[in-house]
Amino acid sequence: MNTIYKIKTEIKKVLGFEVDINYPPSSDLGDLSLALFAIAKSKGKNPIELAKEISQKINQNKKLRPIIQKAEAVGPYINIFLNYAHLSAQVLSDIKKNKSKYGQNKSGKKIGVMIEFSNGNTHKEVHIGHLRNISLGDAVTKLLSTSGYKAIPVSYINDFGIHTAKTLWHFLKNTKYYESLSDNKGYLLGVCYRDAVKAIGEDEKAKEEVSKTMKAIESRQGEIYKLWQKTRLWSINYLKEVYQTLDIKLQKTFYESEVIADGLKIVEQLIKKGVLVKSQGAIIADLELYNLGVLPIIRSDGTALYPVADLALAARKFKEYKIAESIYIVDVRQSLYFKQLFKILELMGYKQRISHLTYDFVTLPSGMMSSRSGNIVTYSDLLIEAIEHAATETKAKRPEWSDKKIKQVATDLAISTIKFEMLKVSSQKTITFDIREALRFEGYTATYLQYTHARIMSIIKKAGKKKDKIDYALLLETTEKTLIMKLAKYPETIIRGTKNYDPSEITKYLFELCQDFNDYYHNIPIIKSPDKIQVARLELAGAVGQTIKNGLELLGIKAINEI
RNA sequence: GCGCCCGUAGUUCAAUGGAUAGAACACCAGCCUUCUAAGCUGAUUACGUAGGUUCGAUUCCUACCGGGCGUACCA
Repeated sequence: MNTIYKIKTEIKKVLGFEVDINYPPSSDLGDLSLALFAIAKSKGKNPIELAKEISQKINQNKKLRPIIQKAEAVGPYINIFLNYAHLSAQVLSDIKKNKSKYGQNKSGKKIGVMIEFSNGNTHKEVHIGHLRNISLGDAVTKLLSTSGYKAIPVSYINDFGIHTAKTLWHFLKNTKYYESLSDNKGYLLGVCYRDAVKAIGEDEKAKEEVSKTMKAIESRQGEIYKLWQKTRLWSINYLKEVYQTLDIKLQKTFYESEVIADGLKIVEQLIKKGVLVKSQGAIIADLELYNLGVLPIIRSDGTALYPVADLALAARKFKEYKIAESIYIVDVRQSLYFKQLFKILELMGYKQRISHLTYDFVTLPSGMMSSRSGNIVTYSDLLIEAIEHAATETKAKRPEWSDKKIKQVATDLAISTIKFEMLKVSSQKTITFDIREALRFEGYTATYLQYTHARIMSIIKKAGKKKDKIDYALLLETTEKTLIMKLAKYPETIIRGTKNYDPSEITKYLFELCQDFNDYYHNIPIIKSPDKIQVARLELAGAVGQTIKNGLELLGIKAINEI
């Protein structure tokens, strides 16, 4: 149930015309507002006169009386004050009844949507750029699910590209060194890849050797292929570890090595159909006609390029899953590539909705990340630093806690922080990742939300169970009304976030909700208030706690009960 | 050259075409014998430039300036 939506619908029914009902810039002005410029124009009336007329109509309507206190004409605007006894009862009982389901809606009608994200590589490092992708993909999946879509999260791992040959070429030369580096074999392959890129540089002989290594892998037999198989599993297990730590669930992982053969068959068919052509020794898609330039598919030496696998992958998705929509979450630098790929899929006859959800990349204060220059912050390094930092802070604040408890809370805080930092910025913006800035624990951070949640849990625990009947009409303080209105807006925040595939709507909402609660907390006593009021206030606090928890869940963050 | 994205406070970011452009950080000054001070309260400072559309533009359009990215054998 969406209380605000219901109220807006009731008002519109009385008005008899369609109009956007918004919120006034300040709550002193009212709870809802209508701007009448457009309506007045279409009716040939003065908006100020019309505002007076309509506000009277609202005030005199008997049906609206239980939900609306009054409507006020202010210039060309109408400001509506809601009846809080009604609003509080509706919203708070809704939360109490639905708990973790509060805020959900069914607008998705169980439509199947596949979301591809976390397109990592084997034989390579996992860095903070991947973390933005993974956090975004997971949150978008959860947003779609909560809005009633059948969201299918999948990932596509490139285990068969030239990078695998680079890593293996270097690994073969320094096997003992790399095996001694760390117990984590997936991690050490990442280090090895970076070293390999540096070692190869512009060295022609090295490039030739890498090329030979690649051919050996592609032959799918012999010692190098066996090593590829073995090391591939190291990376895959490492990725599984990452997903487990970050609590990311994927329904399916596709691998390039498993689709490439099908891709080559598709390419052959497309050449026959004339969709792909030979040019300068290579096979290309000439998309100049659509203003999309040229996309190379097969190199002039006959080896496959990335689109070959992507074509086969798309075909498999549509064949094996019942989906109406397929979303690729890949950074903005590949926009043109995806436009080209989607055009080819369209020419192949696919009618499903296919879209590329872009986000800007993550850079460092020292500049763009690159394996070549070694300017890179890896997942493992960041996580270790984040946990250490969180543990130090927690230990300072809670000296009486056991090491085990500190470790647990620090890990949860570290992961919350990393995800939240990646999600709170609009996806169109580059994130300049400053590790000290990101690991901050004050202000607009995950820790602020977690702290507020833990504070609420602590109050509820301390208060104990109450038997009195709840009277929502006792919540009369201004700060209480602000909180109730905020809670009421949660369902439409989800709808907006889903529509725009934008988790930052949720981060922003949760931060504001917590600010409102902390303001309340500092001004109004909960446990020390008279019995009947205390019951209502505890109910309100509980509802805020539940909503924070639900919102964090959408962001892929586990709410912490005690920090 | 062409295409896409971004230019808002010292910094990092907000603002479905609507009322007084909001936060956070940093800085300074306060608030714990009282529900978790990882919190709260208070003060300073901003829409890149020039036009256009509109009753109304930070938001839409055009040009320019500044930054980033992409643009046939990387992914």
